[in-house]
Amino acid sequence: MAELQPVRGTHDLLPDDMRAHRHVSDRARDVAATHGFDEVATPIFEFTNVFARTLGDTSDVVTKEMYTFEDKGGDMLTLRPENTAGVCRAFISNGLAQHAPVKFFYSGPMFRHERPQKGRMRQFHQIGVELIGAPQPLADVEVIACGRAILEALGIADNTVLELNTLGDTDSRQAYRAALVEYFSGHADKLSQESKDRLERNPLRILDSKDEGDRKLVADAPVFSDYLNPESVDFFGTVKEGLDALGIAYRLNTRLVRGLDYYCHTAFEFTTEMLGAQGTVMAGGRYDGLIEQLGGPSTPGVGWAAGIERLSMLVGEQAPAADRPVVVVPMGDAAERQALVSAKVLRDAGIRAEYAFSGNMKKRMKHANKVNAWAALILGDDELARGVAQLKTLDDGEQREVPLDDLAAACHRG
RNA sequence: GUGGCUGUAGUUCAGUUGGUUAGAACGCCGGAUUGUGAUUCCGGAGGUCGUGGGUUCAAGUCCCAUCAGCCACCCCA
Repeated sequence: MAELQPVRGTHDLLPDDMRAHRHVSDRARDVAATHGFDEVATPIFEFTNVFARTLGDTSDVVTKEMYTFEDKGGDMLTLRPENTAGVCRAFISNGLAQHAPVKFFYSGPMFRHERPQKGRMRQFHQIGVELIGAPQPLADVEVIACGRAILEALGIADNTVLELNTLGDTDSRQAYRAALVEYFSGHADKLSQESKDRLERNPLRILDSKDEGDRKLVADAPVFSDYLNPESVDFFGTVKEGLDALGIAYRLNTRLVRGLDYYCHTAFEFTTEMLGAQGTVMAGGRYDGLIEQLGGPSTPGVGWAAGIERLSMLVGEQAPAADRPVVVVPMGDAAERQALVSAKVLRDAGIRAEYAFSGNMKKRMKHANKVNAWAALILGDDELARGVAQLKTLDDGEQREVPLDDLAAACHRG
């Protein structure tokens, strides 16, 4: 294991990356707030059971992707692979049922032991929202609308498509699942090896297989809509009407399935063609059974999560650049002392200010240029004696005298 | 977990059929006389060629292993 190398699938966020991340999470937080979602933070690790009991023991996440370890007290802990389970655990732990419905926004790191590739890391970052305690289909609409508004605020909504499906309620899903298993079992010899495994673990997944032989079988497979009971059909209908009312376009995709067991009714994904194989940018759905499975009171929920790295890639160059500073350039001992004070005055006024304290004048100006300053504030003995400084704007090279006792006003850009 | 491609200065890359002191660009550092940057000119530093083995008189160039990156499958954000 090479030292001085980041752990596989992790990466450092240097200032440019960090700024892009902050841009995404800050905009998302603001937009979520306008939709009534308040930010929460839950621990990045939980007892392993929190995930094992909610994600389903056949899911890939639980069977092979969790970072699980035993702590010194002998407890089995897991670095969170996603945050819905953690937020629901917090909902139960804090007795929030009495405040339901609650609306939460979160942002933070997640961990999955997967093979890294484009848009997929072992430590990655997600933002997400959860609306817990609202059984109404309009809650689904609100959650989707919030997600869509965030994509719009980031300027990337046009690069994505909302795919929508319903998994029905428990009865519908189980009936359909049984029908699927019966159908595919009859053709098991023609299924790909992967789909044979899926037949055991998650038969709905076969519908989305990329294998050509599978696809032929899928073409004649039972259709979900035939198994949806009236309640489920009504629920989905209301969701679609809500989206229509908001002018949110969507594409129905009956093959859109969820790998995690707790989903029911609405399932949706905002996808893009611009990120290679990892096209899902924001994904979510309804999870009415989850909180009960965790041992809490039967409580419905709906939410989504989105990968900050993937969103950042879509945002690309549109992310804002760093603030350009004013660089204070003193020449002489007395000026250096004055420079400390002048920089503080600027900083107190909310202006980004730096010093150039080393080398001759030329070096200092060079430094100002290197840190992308928009102006240099030059302070020499002359100026000091007269209570002024030279403010040189670096883009046009123009220089003018400004009074030291009114620096902040003189150094505002514009 | 499976498969394909890749790994040479801080960065992006070049390195001919294996053959002497491994190159470029950009970046970095220094200089072109006095208190003015980014443009120009001159100079300099910086690489045990991912790592470990092997073949050979000789390996950055060939072979094996290992680590890492990229891409795809699986799955997902």
